[in-house]
Amino acid sequence: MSKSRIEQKEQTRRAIIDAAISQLSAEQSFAGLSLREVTRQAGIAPTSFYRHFKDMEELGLTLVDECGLALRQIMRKARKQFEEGGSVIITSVKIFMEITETSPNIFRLLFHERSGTMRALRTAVDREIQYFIVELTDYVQSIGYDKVSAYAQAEAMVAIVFNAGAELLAAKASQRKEIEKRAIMQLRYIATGAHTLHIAKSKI
Amino acid sequence: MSKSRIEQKEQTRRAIIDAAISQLSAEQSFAGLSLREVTRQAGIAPTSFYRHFKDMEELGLTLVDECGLALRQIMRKARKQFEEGGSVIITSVKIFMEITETSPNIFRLLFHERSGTMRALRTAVDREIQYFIVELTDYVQSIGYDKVSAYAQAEAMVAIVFNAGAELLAAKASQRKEIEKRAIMQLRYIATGAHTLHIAKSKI
DNA sequence: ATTTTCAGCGTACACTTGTACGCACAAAGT
DNA sequence: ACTTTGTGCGTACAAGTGTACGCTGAAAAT
Repeated sequence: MSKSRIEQKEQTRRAIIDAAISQLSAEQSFAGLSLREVTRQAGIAPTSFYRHFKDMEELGLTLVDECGLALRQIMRKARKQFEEGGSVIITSVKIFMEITETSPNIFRLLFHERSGTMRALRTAVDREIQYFIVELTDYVQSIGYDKVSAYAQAEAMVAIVFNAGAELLAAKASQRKEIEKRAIMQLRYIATGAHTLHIAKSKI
Repeated sequence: MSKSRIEQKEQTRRAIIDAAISQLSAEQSFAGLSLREVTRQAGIAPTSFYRHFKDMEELGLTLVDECGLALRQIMRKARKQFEEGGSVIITSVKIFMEITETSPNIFRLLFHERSGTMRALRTAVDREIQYFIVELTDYVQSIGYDKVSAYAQAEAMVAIVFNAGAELLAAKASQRKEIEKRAIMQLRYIATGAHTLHIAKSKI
């Protein structure tokens, strides 16, 4: 019944992480968390925090990693669904919407810290988003676009999707469908716009 | 030589506002400001703060208003330049770039607080952005698009421009031109995409 | 069986924070 | 000339912060 030491340690480590995530909200960004409050909710003494993390920043980086993991799982899911013959645009958006419902706090972290105050977190978030963009760029390039155009498209699309995601976090359930529709429409604009300009260019 | 009372009051009020703005940076969002530090820099006693603002939130709203003013001046400038025969896309982007260089801190406020922790600030920022979107929607609608499509285009464009703006804040001078070019390209995608789809739709 | 390791605790300290209260003193109002 | 008004100041306090230090007790290593 008793746990081994490493099991025990991992358990309270998770308790800290979970406490931190649960305290994130629209009203509290990571920078607003306090070590004491996190440890209080995790059920340990404030000073015990240091047995697991050097400081709050290190915890923050761990959280961002966690988000990155979630994001990459989404991406894999999207790619799978796409290879089975779905539209890239629609599946991507739908899956993105899904997570904002499922675990809004993890998602919020990404939003807050992208323009947040801690440099390490900002760059970490940027890296995750960049991962997204690069992945999409590769795909677009494989369809026949040049690198520059592909990147522009990918970046624009990610910006649109994230923008929609931010709207979703604040929206009521009744507005959700509408936001989703609009995001899809916007992505279509970009895709067909790039297509049209591509055709026009190759005609010359 | 001595100032009238209202002049004096306005002067220290500005000192507070300026101190607050100057303390905003990539490393410190508004929520991270402390009343004491602001007053310290403004050169007044902490408690004197209350002679001008009910609390920090009220100061925050004042700052957002200040940003809104700046934004609207930009918009007017863009409209003017556009009526003299410039491209909407290019002039808008250029002017937007201009301000991120001129007064990055004011602009940063918009970014941080859009996904910030204080609800009042968030809604205030949203209102300013919405103003932008509506203005653009009207224009797009006047070209012959229906309301829904016009709004989708406008929102997408604003998202792109703001995204570029955020990139600019972190970018070195050497990358600036590239970011600007890309943003313009992305806006073009949206515009021609909407156009192409519009044509296709009306043919049916 | 003995020793080592180390997660977790409690105490303690030095800070910073917001703000309540009352006084001073110059400008505005009479 | 006298009174009112109100900005600004200094003091004071309670609450919250991060973290240094030394101890405990059980698991792991010997």
